Amino acid sequence: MLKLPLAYYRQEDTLAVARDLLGKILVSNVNGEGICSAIITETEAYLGAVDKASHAYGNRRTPRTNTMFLAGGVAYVYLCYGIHHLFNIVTHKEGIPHAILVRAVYMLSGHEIVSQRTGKQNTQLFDGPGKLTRAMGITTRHNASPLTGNTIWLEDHYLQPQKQQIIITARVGVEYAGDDALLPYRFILNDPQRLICFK
DNA sequence: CATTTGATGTTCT
DNA sequence: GAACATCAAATGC
Repeated sequence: MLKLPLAYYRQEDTLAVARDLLGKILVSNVNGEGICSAIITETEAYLGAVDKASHAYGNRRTPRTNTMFLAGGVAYVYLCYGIHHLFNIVTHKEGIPHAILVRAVYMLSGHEIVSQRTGKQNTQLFDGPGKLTRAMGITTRHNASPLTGNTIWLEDHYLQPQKQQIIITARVGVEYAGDDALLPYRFILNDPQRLICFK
């Protein structure tokens, strides 16, 4: 039940962090609506300046991408297709615009409030980056907010994925990125309910 | 089933 | 004015 410390997010191997995030716990308590928590089951790494799929490709600085240049440990939330709030975790040190998109979660607690937010009865799996933000109450209001506070944060419950539970593929929806669209930067965790707890 | 389409708003050219 | 790290509902087999 350890809240991930700032040092975790400031690691410089963003691909390794994206893989390591599988099995970590995403927790939110927004607007005092109550706590909900979920296992992270899918991530995508975006490697900033050298990654054509990244908003910050070529170190592009705009009002939006500024968040990615902050030091690791903050949220990068932006609106996609006018409807969906997408939640990213900023990594690496200040000035290096790396980020990790969270694409799917497996809900552990807070089913009641999640059911209210989404209008669904089945609140176990949220596969899709726009779905999980809706379930957890994350919006662009949380852009640039720290992941070490008491609104949105991550915890380590010592759930260790087996190697065969992890699938690595190309990223989704980034065809515009040319050859970089083929890079194996997407990490998927199978059978999250079968994770074994070390410790 | 698979495929298409409509919703929707912010950013950047 | 086009593009966009998407989703759910509608349409076409």
